[in-house]
Amino acid sequence: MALSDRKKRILRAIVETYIATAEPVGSKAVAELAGLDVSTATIRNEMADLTEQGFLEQPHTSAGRIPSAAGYRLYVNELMDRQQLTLQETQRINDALNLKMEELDRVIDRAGKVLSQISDYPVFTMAAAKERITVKRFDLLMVEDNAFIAVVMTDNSVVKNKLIHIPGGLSDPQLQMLSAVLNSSFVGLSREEMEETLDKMETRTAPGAFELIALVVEFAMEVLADQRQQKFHAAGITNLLEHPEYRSLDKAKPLMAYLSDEGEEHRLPATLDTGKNMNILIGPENVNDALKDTSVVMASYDIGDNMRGVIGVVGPTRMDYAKVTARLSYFADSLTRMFGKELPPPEEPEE
Amino acid sequence: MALSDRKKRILRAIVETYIATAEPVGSKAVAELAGLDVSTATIRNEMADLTEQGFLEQPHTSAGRIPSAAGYRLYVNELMDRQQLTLQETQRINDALNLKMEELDRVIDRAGKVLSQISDYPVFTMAAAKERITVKRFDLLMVEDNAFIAVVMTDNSVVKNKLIHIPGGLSDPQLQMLSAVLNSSFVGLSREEMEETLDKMETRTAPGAFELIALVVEFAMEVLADQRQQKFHAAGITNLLEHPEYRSLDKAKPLMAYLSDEGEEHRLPATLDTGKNMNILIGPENVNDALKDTSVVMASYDIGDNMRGVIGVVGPTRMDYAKVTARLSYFADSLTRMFGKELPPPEEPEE
DNA sequence: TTTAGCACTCGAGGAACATGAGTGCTAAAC
DNA sequence: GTTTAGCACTCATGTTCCTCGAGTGCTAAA
Repeated sequence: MALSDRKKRILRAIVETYIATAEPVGSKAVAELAGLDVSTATIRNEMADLTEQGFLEQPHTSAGRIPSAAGYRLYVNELMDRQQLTLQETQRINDALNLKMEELDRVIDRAGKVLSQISDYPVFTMAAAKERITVKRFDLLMVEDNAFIAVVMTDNSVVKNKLIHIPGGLSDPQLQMLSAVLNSSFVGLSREEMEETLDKMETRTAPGAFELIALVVEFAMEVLADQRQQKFHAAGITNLLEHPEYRSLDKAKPLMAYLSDEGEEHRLPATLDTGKNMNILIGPENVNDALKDTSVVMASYDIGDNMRGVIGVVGPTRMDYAKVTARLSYFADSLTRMFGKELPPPEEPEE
Repeated sequence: MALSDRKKRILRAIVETYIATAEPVGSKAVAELAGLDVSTATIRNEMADLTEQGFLEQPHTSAGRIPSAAGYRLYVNELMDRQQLTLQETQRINDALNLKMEELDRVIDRAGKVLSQISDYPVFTMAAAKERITVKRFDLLMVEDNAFIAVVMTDNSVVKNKLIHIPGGLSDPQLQMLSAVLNSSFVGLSREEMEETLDKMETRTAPGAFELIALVVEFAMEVLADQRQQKFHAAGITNLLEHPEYRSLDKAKPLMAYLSDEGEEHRLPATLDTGKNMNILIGPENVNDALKDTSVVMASYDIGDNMRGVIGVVGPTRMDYAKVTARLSYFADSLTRMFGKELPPPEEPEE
């Protein structure tokens, strides 16, 4: 399976020109670009070999060759140069991330948007919490006579609140009592445990009080559910239309639809808990049908200690892998760093 | 300018078949569909008149006619039947809205999604607050030693919070003091007034305390800004691709891009403070360039007493106006009703 | 092992042509 | 005066056929 150096150079030339032009590459073009001092005939022989070995494909008898999924895979694994980002680009990224730091969601959204702009492909983002999230504390604040604010803080430091109206009104001692019950019985419990506890409590608590408790606990459960759920978000979907493989709407539509329906639970393209923090899936390597003809380059990053996020670029198999991976890995590192973790200095790639 | 009854019937037949088929309508088709007992030749004469008066257009000499913007306008204003929604559809809408009632944003998003599904067009939503929003109260909750939660409630009953870390920690009395200052000096102020007050305060307050105050007030100002800003959101963008006028990517792209960039300040398609609560903009009537070839049907609804929202459907000028307006007006009414306002019973349209 | 030469394949692009839907006009019919 | 039938004309669409050329595989010579 080990390819000769010359074969590698040829393959690389083909992949790169195909990435650039989106058109099958013929022997003549390779002869010029690969920097080898051999004739087109020799190249043709080598190309025939590569085709036989499954690294190249012919759309039809007399067109040039295009890389197969295996060809891209080899390119990505062994042949590709790491690209450097320009100063301008790093600047752009940093700006986007530092800007206020605001809320987690918004930073991530913004990150997706910028990445999509500098990579020319759509970008999706996803954040997944660790398995077990619990509520760290409850706070209740009376407002006016007939409503209070319930503030729930989870152990991954997310704080959510809700305005709860109660027809009858509530006295201060009642409120404190409620707060005490919540903080003593529901702190440290997972969603499921909360549900159990609530059930048990129902029988041996005064009905009026129980309903109030249930109201707040249900809200807390929603918050936990919301945290655990993977939030899928996509940016720059229209970038897809820039690339010739999606000029035909029949191709573009399923993928766009897949990226668009943000709310739905997203069968995530691949495990995000593999050790590596950069992952490339080429065409058929994707499980999901909508992605069969596309490649996904994704990187994961840490959000504090308890959560992990994924940010990924979606594009045609003929994607500019070198460019994308460079930008993506810088992005992921920046995100991790900004969420508070120190990174080891990046290893220099040995060339 | 008053058209004969026959001309109206012909125009209506043309608009409706063109809406259904997306293809120029010829005299023969009209003769069959309009329910008039005249020959195609007569129809042709009438169609020639209508073309001259600007209600119809010819793509080229020997194709059928298509409605012009003026034609659609006439159709919408006078000719169109109001459609009834099926029981199933109202059911669907009600489900989508009632489901939990949760947060305002989420309900609206969900509404957009459902509307987009039942109308087959993309839908945008927008919410705009009234002019002056102020903070109604501040609450501060200590968590751990080095952080507290700031809870801000605005006078339109939106509650937001933020976790604020402070290196040194804060004693309980300090916290209460802070809370007192905030509630006495910053409640009832608009964003701009807050800024002023903060500036004045800077000179005559202890530096340490001032920074804390500034931290919270800045957050409150963000909340207010966020409220005032019109939030534009779109759903079902890929529905666009279902319609033949957007099969060509060059047509689809600008519009998709316009709908996609949610974050940006959106030059809103039209005033939402016109008295009417249903508004139809046909093709060139749109100010925005990206919408020049599309129609927008939008309805506004009230969110409580202080805010107003707009929900709109975007599609080709050949849009099924009858269907869309029916669904949209039901939607807008439902939204208004669900946000607490009693509606007068709908007037029966006199036919 | 490499190269030159050559016949072969096959898609892209273009010209020529037929088709047919739809039109406008005119003259006859009502 | 209005409606209708008839007819010539226009023009987008689809089809066929052809050429062109890039690229291939194979063979024989270097």
